[in-house]
Amino acid sequence: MIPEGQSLLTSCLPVRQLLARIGDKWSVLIVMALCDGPRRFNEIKRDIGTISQRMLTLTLRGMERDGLVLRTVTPTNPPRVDYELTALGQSLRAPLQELGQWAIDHEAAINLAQQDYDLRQGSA
Amino acid sequence: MIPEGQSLLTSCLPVRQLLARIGDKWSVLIVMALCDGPRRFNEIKRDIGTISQRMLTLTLRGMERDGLVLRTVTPTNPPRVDYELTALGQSLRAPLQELGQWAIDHEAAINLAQQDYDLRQGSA
DNA sequence: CTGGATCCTAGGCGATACTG
DNA sequence: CAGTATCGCCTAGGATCCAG
Repeated sequence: MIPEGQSLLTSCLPVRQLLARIGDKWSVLIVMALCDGPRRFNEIKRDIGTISQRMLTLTLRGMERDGLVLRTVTPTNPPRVDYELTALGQSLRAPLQELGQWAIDHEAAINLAQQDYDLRQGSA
Repeated sequence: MIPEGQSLLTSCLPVRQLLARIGDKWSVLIVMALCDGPRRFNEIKRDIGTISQRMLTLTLRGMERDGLVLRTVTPTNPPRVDYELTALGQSLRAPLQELGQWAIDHEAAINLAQQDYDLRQGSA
């Protein structure tokens, strides 16, 4: 399963780095918010609803740095800033969708397992 | 893209819950460590190498509660405890593999984007 | 060998106030 | 409108020691 001469750590490095990026609280929501085209800062904020101004800024910056998001400033007054997914960001949607499908397919099983586990703990 | 009458928050809930589970620092490594069959506590610890005893215990507990991992105790002296992926845990490997492939395929592009971004920051 | 209990620190994140 | 700056909380996670 793991290539010869490779440790678990190095062979999983790409996945782990990716999860370090999009495994946070907001990145996935931003990808989804942008999947229908460019949106302005406050539009995204309203769409997500519970994200703080600070975290929206920080997360967008990070995704811009990773090349997932493109930021376009129109220096009007007041200023207008649009965000959109790059080709790279768009390509993330597929594997993310897979993961989402798995989550939906097995949500019930997971909840059941948790109830089982918690019951056994309570009785122990 | 998003079903009518659904918010971004609710439509992404399954993915976000899943990421809350496996988006942490160690879960993916544990899945990989167990993909060739049952392993003992300290074997996993050695395989991963940099995980603390505490986090291995905690992460395994969490995955056991979620039904991803099965824990089997053999009450010898000293005790022997084996961990293995359940069917549910095995089924996670496919979408995880997809994600890993995406990460590998686009690793270079991401690094390039970061360098670009950092350069533009430095010159600004 | 397996893991619990405790202490400690870095960092994620929210709330709020301020700026161009 | 789109941020930046500052504060403070809370939790993830490491180190260490103890126990069955």
